[in-house]
Amino acid sequence: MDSVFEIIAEPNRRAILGLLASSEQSVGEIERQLRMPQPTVSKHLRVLREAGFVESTVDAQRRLYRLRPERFREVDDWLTQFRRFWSAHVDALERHLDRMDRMSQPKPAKTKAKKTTRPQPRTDKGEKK
Amino acid sequence: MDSVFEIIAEPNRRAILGLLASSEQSVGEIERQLRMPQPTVSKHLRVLREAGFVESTVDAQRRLYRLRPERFREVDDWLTQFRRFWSAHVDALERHLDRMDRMSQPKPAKTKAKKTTRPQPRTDKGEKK
DNA sequence: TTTGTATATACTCTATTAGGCATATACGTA
DNA sequence: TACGTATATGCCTAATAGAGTATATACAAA
Repeated sequence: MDSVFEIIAEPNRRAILGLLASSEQSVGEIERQLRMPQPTVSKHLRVLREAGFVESTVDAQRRLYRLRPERFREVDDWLTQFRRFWSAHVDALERHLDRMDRMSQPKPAKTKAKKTTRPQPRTDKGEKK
Repeated sequence: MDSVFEIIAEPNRRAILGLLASSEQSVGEIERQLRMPQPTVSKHLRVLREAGFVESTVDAQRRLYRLRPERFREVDDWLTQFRRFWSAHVDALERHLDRMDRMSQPKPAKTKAKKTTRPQPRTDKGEKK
């Protein structure tokens, strides 16, 4: 179980990540909020930690877990090749944009994209349902 | 195996989706390009089809498969809650933007985002590594 | 030191899944 | 009709992951 995708395929792990998205949490806090047996939480946290999704620091007997951003990017990068298919590109873009804007520093000049070879639009040659 | 994430967790399925991202393909074409036994391809296509990632139309004995965008969005939507953690927001945004721009119709006026309640930044209270 | 709390880990069991192979089905063509 | 091609499906097996339970470890407080 190594790929980013396998890691986030597990629902409990996504739940944990979701929790950590709001703020860092100890194992016990996760355990209680998600009503999950402690060993289950610890095991999933181990997977997440080894996969680079979270990191932990020690606080007495407790371990405080928080998110690390990098791996999420990989998912986003993978999605990139499919964004062209979303019907309401612009809407999606705007949502994305606005969301980011909430935290943006004054934006540097917009670097214009180097035109990528565009895969030809489907020919639909044989289409006869 | 129902969730979007479980579907894309399988490497061969991601490979198939990747292929279809460039253009629609028949089962045989996928089989050859990915050097994958035909039953394997068909089975994965079935999973992808039933999950709504692809759709097919009949062309004589062949089946032509192509992407459907909707499910990919779900992944993107899930990612949303984590975007705030990406360090170089703006860069990511710009890349996203430029990529989309390649196909955008003249853009409608930018709708400004309704400010969402922002989860308080991590307090780092117990931090003592 | 003993006890309690917080977390990690080892072990076992079970369910799920992907692959391989054989075969069925559908369509076209001779 | 018989045959070839394209695709789907059924059956079996092996591998793996997650849950449950028990236990180990680390720290703190009495």
